[in-house]
Amino acid sequence: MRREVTLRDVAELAGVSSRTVSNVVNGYANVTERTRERVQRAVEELGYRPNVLARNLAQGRSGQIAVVVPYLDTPYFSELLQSVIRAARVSGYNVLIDQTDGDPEHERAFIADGSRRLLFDGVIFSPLGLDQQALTNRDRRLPLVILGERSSDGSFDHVGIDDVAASRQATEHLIDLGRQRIAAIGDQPYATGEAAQRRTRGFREAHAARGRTPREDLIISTPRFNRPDGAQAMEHLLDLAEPPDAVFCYSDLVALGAIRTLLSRGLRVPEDVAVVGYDDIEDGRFSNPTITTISPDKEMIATTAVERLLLRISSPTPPAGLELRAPHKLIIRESTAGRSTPG
Amino acid sequence: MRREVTLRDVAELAGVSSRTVSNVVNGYANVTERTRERVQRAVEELGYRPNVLARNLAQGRSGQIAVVVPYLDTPYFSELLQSVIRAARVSGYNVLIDQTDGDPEHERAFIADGSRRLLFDGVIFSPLGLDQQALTNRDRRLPLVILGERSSDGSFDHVGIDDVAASRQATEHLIDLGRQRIAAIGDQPYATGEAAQRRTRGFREAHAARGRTPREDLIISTPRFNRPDGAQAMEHLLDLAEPPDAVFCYSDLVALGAIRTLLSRGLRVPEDVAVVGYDDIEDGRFSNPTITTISPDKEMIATTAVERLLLRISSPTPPAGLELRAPHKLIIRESTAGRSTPG
DNA sequence: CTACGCTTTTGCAGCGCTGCAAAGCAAAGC
DNA sequence: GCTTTGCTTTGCAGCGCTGCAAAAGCGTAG
Repeated sequence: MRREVTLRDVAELAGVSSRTVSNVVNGYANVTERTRERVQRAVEELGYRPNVLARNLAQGRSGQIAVVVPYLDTPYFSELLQSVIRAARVSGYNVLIDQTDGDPEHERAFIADGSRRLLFDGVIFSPLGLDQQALTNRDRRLPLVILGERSSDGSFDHVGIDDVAASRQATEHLIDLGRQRIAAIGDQPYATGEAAQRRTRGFREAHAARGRTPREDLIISTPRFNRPDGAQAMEHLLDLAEPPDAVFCYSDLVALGAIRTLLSRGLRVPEDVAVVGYDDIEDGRFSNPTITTISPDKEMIATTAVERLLLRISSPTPPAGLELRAPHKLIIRESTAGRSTPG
Repeated sequence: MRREVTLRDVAELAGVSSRTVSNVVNGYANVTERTRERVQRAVEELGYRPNVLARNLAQGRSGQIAVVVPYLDTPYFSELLQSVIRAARVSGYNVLIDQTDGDPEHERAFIADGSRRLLFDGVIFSPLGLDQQALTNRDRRLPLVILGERSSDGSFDHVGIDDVAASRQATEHLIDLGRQRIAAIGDQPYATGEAAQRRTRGFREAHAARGRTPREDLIISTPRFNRPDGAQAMEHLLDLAEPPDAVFCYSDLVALGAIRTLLSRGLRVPEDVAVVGYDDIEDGRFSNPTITTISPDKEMIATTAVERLLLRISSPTPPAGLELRAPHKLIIRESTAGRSTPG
């Protein structure tokens, strides 16, 4: 395998200094048209390609940002990621993706271990079970933007929707439909379940706002927010003496799992049990029935996150950590409203 | 911001040469226990972290591999990616993900533009609309493994399932169910639609094998393999004078879209129309009805691809390009078999 | 006591690029 | 004609690490 073509090779052929070649290649100003052309020709003749590694080292930056998510195959994250990649690309950044499998240890390692720090100029992090302390003790030199449920300690930005309000809205929708026994699937009453707990809080607030008391036995915990979790939780609920007539699910996947159980038990959605989901993933727009859901503005979350991160990267003094709220809305579909055009 | 701690700083504090520190940090053999300890202490005291960029440059490798897929939010790809990331991580590789949006131009650029070459040691590429020529003209120095439908020209490996056989199997299943008018959704009768065309070939072969002739007007082309494509194609099929009583969909997403249309038109699946999908994504296991599908062994595809890529990376002389077939199977679910436990 | 062989440590060069500051040069001003 | 000004180009050092080969240390054999 022949040696790589370097700047110096090009410089020699073009009869200029290697620094000038660098200037041309990087499109710096103040290069004569004549010189530029000559260099260009040499570049093409030799098939020169800049060595990104060397450039990174010399510049002390990598032109990459990392996005860390728990699971890639969770539609919410993959949809979000897609938007992040697009937004980053516009600014000339590559995106390195890391999947933590929701393992708090892995998450902590990623934040704490600065050795990979130089591989990317900043990180967009969507933690699942990360404790606040790990965030606070991290290497502050790495620009960070957090997605999801977490409040900023001032050293990073946080982008998310108002989960409590959104959950309250979803629950109120069920109450206003006249449902009497409303269940919630997805609580996680332990340290790393902050996200879930906010949704439970909204669920409770909705009941309080309508002068109701939630039935505690209808609040079901699940280890994750996946289809099987929803399916299993629903099984449990249907086995109760007084099963629910409505369910607020903490993700659309949970809702899809729950609906699957309901239908296979011969129940009708929404006639027998109304279902609300969360995330507005594409599945929910094509499922049978389609799913009423909380729709966070993913596009805005992604672009805001990238924008703030790039600001942090380019800023010599770290900007104050901001709490950024993206908008959300309740989208009503068949799983609560029924089929509009009855087949 | 203070200067980074370097190997030399550690060396000075520990009273050894920087090369020795490097040896310790990298766990090289032949370091006295005494020396190792002294260095370790200095490392900890200064909070030294190796500079990955510098290491990469010195070693001429990056320890990263890239995976290029058309869409991240397509479950098939995100499920596959997840397996690839896991497999790569086991071997100490990071995964850089790039999304082409299925844009042939973007795909070509990725392959042709060697400038990013050094950012990663190899590429696993799942092309959509890439012509064979771009593959052949590429920079051969970059180790490459292709996923999906493509045949190797000997300069890279190709991992995929036997699409023709799988499609034939899916279609034969529908024929054997006694269906008379079997449609196919997802053909792409143009240069970049190789993948789709193999499925169409299998579809035809199945008919031939059973002494049937496929109805040409029931073979529907779609621009992509998404839910909306399936929904729309199904609309079209149902508007025909003689609509189909079975559909072979070229992806599970297409199947989900098609089923959505069927149900909202008041038709029953599978009683009125049986549906087979392709990919075995999780959605299809929880949808209503669940989807009969071709299940490629994604885990094996991922681990094989990573394994072959790492072999290419570490091999001084490029190994011959292999055609690697992963197994697949037909999984029969409700969309053709009906509900086993009628609700 | 010297020689030898083995393990451990070192010094140096250099990966390929860019930052910096100085040098070169042409046009403009006195 | 000589200096000033402003644009181009250059040379050099160095980013922080590792490969290489030589040097040093050390125990054992002759």
